[in-house]
Amino acid sequence: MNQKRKLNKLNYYNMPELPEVETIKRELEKVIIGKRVTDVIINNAKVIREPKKEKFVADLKNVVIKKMIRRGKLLIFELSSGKSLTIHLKMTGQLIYPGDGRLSRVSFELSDGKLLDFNDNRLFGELRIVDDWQKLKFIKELGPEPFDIDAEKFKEMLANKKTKIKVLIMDQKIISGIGNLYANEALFRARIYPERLANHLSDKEKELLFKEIKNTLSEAIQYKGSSVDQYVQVSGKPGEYARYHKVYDREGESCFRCKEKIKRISLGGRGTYFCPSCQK
DNA sequence: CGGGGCTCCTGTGCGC
DNA sequence: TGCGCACAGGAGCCCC
Repeated sequence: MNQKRKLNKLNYYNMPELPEVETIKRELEKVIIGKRVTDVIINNAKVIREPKKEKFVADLKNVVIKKMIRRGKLLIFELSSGKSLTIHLKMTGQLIYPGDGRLSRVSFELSDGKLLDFNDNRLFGELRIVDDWQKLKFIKELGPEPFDIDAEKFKEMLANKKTKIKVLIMDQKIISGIGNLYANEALFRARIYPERLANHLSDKEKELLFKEIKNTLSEAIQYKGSSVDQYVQVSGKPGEYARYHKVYDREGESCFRCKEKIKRISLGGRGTYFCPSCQK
């Protein structure tokens, strides 16, 4: 059943997490920094969270994109006006350059005459223009990036948490950038069962998990992300990392380590994949 | 503090 | 063949 579903899939599925957003940032900054926004075409204003669409357009017209920054899964475009455009891709957001505007919710026309398309078929994405992105609630509450802390700090963060470990590492307020896919993969690699309570992990397990989170994320960045759902690179090409997934979306298939069948449970409403034999 | 459930939304894959 | 419906899921929010 799962096999069949995969075979029938014609498009690429999955939500952008840290590696996907980082890939988009690296590619996009090579081609849009220093360019001016000449026009903004809004095909669906739902994705514009602030300010109102007329002001959104006015705030962007004729400003230059100075710098791109990523914080967790959030992309930030610093503008010559001093304001910033922030984009959260959520589930199905895509940034395509050069775009053709056909599927876009919002297209930005740049001074080179080309379009930067924001596509998002589920309309969960969020575009904002803010005076100071550092004052955004999402940013202020965001936990540190896995690459910005050491194992000691990670252990400390888990110490008093009675939350299930998978739910905890997906909590952006605790640690930023990890979503469902990489949480599943990192736990498999660390051989930790996703429902274990964070404060019950041994120091060794915490250290291993921290290491595997960073390994998984950096490998995924190397391969330009995972295209299981709608994530694609800026060029429209899928990322290459999905072929290295060990558990995600592999329910009923054999574990690469022990041949046991991969199981799927639901944790916090999210599909959770693990090997019942290797993950304790 | 922790957990569960709902909301936003639409393509999809299923059952009938 | 086609209709209708459940499902997926990041993050915010509400309630127990």
